[in-house]
Amino acid sequence: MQNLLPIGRFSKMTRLSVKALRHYDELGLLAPAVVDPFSGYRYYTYSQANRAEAIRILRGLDVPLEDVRELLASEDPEIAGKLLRMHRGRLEERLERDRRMLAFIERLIERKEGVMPYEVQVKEVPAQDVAIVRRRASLATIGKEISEGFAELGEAVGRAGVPMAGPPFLVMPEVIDEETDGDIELAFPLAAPFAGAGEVRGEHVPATTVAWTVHRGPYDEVGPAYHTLTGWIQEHGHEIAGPPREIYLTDPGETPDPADHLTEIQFPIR
Amino acid sequence: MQNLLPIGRFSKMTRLSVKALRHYDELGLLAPAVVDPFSGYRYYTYSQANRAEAIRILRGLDVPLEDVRELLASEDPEIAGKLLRMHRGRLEERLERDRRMLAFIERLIERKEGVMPYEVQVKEVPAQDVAIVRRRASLATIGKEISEGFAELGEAVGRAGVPMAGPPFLVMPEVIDEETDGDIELAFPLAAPFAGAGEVRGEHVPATTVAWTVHRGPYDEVGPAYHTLTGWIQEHGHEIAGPPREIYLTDPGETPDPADHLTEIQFPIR
DNA sequence: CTTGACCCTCCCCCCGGGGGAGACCGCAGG
DNA sequence: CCTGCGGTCTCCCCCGGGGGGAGGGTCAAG
Repeated sequence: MQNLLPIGRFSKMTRLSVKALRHYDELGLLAPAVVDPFSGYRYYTYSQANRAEAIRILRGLDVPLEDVRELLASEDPEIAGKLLRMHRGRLEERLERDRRMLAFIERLIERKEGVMPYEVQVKEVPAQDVAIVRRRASLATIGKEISEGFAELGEAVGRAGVPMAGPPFLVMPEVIDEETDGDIELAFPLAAPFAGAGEVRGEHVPATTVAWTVHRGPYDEVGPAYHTLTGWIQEHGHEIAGPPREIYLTDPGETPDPADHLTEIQFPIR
Repeated sequence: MQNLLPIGRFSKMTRLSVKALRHYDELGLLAPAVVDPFSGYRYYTYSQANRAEAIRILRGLDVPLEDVRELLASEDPEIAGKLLRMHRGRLEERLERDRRMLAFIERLIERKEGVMPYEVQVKEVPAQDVAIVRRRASLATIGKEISEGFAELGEAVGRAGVPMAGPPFLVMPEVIDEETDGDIELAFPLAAPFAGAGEVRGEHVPATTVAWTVHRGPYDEVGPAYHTLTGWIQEHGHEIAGPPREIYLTDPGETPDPADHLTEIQFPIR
């Protein structure tokens, strides 16, 4: 029974691959007790197997090698605990993310039509009286701005006693993306002209020709509807003649399930 | 409003990074509609944004690019569904694995002593009468072999009416690892000599000097105890003089929690 | 014409090793 | 002493999905 193990035997003992052991040597994470200076052969002692075992267990938990090094170097169980808790945090995040992805993919499988078949049509939107409020929004705050804006509109229009003449809509004159925020306009179609009040102004919107389609489902999956419309417009030789509108056909109060929400998207065209 | 978008604007529209878009082009997954042959500039159409969006969503679900390609290429929703279900399987596996790792790391955090401080001692084990049965086991079957073997021993010894004189133990004369199986010997210490019956033989085991330690916890975490022992023996100038023994100090029937199981490990030394 | 914002290709990098080529090394048997 | 043969060495490329940056061309507006 020799007291030094070549890498192959040590590999079997510790159930770490030879490649992994050489890698750990290179990183200085688990250097062999002896390296023959002539042949370069690595030789390990039995007592190194514990460290190897610890590495194997931690790697089995997906702890990064850098953390493994620190964990094994830290005498203080305080520090080790902190590192482990940090890793627990990482695992929990991944778990949560995987759960969300799983739920999402279930939905994708459920409604098999992976890409929704949007039907694009052209129509005339008649002129109408509207109440409009303008707000500045970023991608992060847009949801809040929309609901606040509609509340403000409802209040102003209600006080003025002007009846509504259709579902509320939104006009997006500027592109809003990750890093640029922009103005949005929220509007209520009205049965009669509205004078305006505070931030809310009344306006008469002229008739326009639009290309439109309807998106059924949660609002944050509305992207493809936009792309389909802009693509359709381009391919059919039209030209975009103004900012797009979103018309919220369903009232979230009446239709609580986001999967049944209907949003009409319109692009004015020439 | 031009009908062709350079890569930067397309990137913002689709929320895919420029690097990613170039990568997808290279893979033929999303080739720009036009590439200027002189400048090499990539230009995309609006209608390509839908495909880009689909890619972004699928990548957000960690679907490999190869699968994304097939998913988008497959006209048949049957095939797409199969691919999605396959990916769901992958996600479920990862979820399960993460759950197990999380549970494990909770245990590691709980008992802070990340590496158990094994105390190694030397003692004389007196000669004793034992009943022994030999079995062949691989790493996969060893658990079953052990419990079956002990049942066989118990039956034989019980029929012979010889009282037991200590906790049962195991002798491991051969190294058993992933790909090699080997023999194990299961033994009951007895208060009197035993004649043997069937596969079970009686034996008188001579006294030996052993280095020993006790492992507290689940049996499959016993590895470090072995490594500590072999390392200790080597470092203290002793030599291993025979196959190691495991003595099962706790009865799993009485102590159901694996965390409280006690296993003594002995190595005969010279 | 200049400037600044875009865009190009090419190369290296991340992580944790796996696979393999081509060349030594060590130990056993004849 | 030679010959195998299996173990081991270094070196290099590979995986996925891009990110970071160098060095240089291009586009559009003032």
